[in-house]
Amino acid sequence: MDNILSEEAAKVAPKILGWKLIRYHDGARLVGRIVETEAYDQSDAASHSYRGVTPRTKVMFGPSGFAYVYFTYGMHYCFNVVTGQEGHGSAVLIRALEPLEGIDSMEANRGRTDQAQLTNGPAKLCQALKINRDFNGHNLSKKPLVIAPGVPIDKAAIVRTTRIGISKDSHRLWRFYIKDNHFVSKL
DNA sequence: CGGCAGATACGCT
DNA sequence: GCGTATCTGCCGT
Repeated sequence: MDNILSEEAAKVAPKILGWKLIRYHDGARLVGRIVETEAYDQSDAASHSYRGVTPRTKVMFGPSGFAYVYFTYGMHYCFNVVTGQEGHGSAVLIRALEPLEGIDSMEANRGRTDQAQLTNGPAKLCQALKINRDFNGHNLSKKPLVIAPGVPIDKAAIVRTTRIGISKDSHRLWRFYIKDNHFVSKL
């Protein structure tokens, strides 16, 4: 899997659809299947790494397979998987999960029970899995937060579109999601 | 159900 | 200061 994550973000993003994110918390195991991703690269003005290394962005320039978690809009966390070679600033934003295990805990963490709204957005899934800034720089091959390969998604079942919520370089087709999946954040 | 405003901290100019 | 890789509730249709 390290081979895959060390590729460029735009290649990694579709490949990790179907992979699992596993969170161990309070004796529970919370598992979600990755159903929506976006690529960000230092060559792209929409990326935090575009301006180079800063205290915030330095993990994006580190080795692949680590977590880049940032805080935004004064109240939300977003979770990324660092990709590419060390020294190159890139990552894949995980935008949505399909809840598989520990759904009760996710509901408690989110403070709501409608399953379709549990993890269908980058900040929502962080809330559901209790991912916060403490996970910035965390090695994703270790508990309590692990990313694991799953069943690869057939290319014909992957939709490629523009990214959400950005104003620069918004023409790039760097958002990927599993076609017809019920837990994608937005069509 | 679609559109919009408000919440609210922080990194960077 | 300003803009933000967002979410929610509230409004009108």
